[in-house]
Amino acid sequence: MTNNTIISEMFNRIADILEIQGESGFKVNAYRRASRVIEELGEDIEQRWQAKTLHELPGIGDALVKKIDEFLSTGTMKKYDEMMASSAAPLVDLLSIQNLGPKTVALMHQKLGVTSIDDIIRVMDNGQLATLPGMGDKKLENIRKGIELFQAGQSRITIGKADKIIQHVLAEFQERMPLPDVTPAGSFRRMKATIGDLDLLVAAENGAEVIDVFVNLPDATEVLAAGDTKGSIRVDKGIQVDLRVVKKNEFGAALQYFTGSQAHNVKLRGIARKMGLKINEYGVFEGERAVAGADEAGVYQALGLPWIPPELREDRGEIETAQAGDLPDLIEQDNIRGDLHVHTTYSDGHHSIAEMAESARQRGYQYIAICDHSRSAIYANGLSIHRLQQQGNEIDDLNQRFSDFTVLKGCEVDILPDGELDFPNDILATLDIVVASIHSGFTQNVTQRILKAIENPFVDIIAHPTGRLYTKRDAYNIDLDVVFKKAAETGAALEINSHPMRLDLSDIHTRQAQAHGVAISINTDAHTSDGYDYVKYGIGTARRGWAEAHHVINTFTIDQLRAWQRSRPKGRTQ
DNA sequence: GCCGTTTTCGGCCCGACTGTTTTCAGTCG
Repeated sequence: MTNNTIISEMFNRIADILEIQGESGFKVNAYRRASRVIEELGEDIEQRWQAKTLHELPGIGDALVKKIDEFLSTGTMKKYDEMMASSAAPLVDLLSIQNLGPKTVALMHQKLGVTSIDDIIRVMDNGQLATLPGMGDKKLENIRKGIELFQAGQSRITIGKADKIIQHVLAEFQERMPLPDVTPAGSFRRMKATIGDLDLLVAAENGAEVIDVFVNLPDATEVLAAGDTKGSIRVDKGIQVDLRVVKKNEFGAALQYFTGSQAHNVKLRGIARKMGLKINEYGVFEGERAVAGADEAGVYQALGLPWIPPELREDRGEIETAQAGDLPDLIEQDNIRGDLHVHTTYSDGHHSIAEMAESARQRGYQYIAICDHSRSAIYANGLSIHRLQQQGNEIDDLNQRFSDFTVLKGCEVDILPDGELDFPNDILATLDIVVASIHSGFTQNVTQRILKAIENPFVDIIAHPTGRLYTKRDAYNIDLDVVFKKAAETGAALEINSHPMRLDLSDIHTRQAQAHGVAISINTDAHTSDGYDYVKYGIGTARRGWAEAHHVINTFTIDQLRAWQRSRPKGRTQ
């Protein structure tokens, strides 16, 4: 774990405990904000500490600088230790249970000595919990449901899964109530890699009727709330979907509000307050008078800002950048001209080279690179040198058929546990594109192996650089900072792998890579022709990483791509 | 605990829904 992660988690834990202790919510929020800022910091906090620039970080004041300083110089933090020694400390895990907040947890602890889920179940079953003030049958039932959900292990889902769910719910809803203004909001609209719950927004006058249709959808396995303007259901596997209804002239304000992020919105509200305005989900108000609300751009305009793309709305400097008129011209899906990491039936893909090529061509692409696995990837039917050459011949034949499309000969070559590549250089030299990646030896010198691969002049792209698989596997222990420096030096590109379980590089890493001047390649790693669809998630991640089209090599034409290869400081031509 | 062209003290985003309440607290986002 990095120091950033450790300190971020310490602050968050302190916030949890303070909240249970009934401390001022503002103090609790101060710790939470600092925790988030440090977690998302695109650099090692130790560097800032040494440079004595910690206090420049938003939300980090004198008191927190002191605590960070204490931790980095001594390895401990007195405040944290005190908090962890308090009687409230064991209760923080209970906060993850839905319908159970700090007030209730503290009350159960004080009156009944509850410190664990088992304790809660015990006092629920023996009737003691019902004796507490404000504890009615329904509240007990909701807590019981919350515990069941928690024990089922429900947590965040990938954006790919969220996409499927939301499309299905939308289709069911539109079938029963076709309305023009229905749209997803929330972290899904911001294209976050993982989604906690889903938000939908509808413009309509008959709120209660809309909500009634929504909570009665076949997809709804449980109804959590049903009011006049807000409904909340649970669908498949416990995912919560909220729907809000607003009037048409409020739609922009509501879309802005429900897209978030919370941190972004809090900052906007602060700006509004200073301007003597008030902003909520119904509009921007000067006194009683609405000055904006129908469309989202108008809401930002009322605050003196240009419209900010949803993917940037994380309070990572986008508001200040917008105020300065410096927002990036973010990459769009239409900018993508090819895919540089595609599999076929030669290894573990499910479609032929011709099928993959034709599908890409129909999508308007100009090229793809066939990058099947190399010989050591036994699990994935990796190619021997002989089969790689056969494949090359097939690609040559296929290219004869196209005048407007190019199939590039490539390979996803394994970086072996000893740091060598799985094919010798004289073989790699016969290929148009070489993608290198780690598929084994996840704990062995990963950084050194990747550095060595980057130094090989034939390697154009490092695929899925951190190896993280959402909900299955953490990233390798890799020092990305030195990887970025080396990639900038040789001109090798790093991949944003668009598969929703990967999205690797992440948004934050993408922004960091860019800051180092590293080229990016947004690939799908498609194993079927449908796999190209995943590019939208890669694009979303790139946009969240503030990437513009010129940062991304597969926005280039085929000629520009080849020129890029020749221009690399330490690429194959030198 | 943070922060400051309204403040170095006194603010700190704002509202919906639920449940247990005769006017509001807790939770959530």
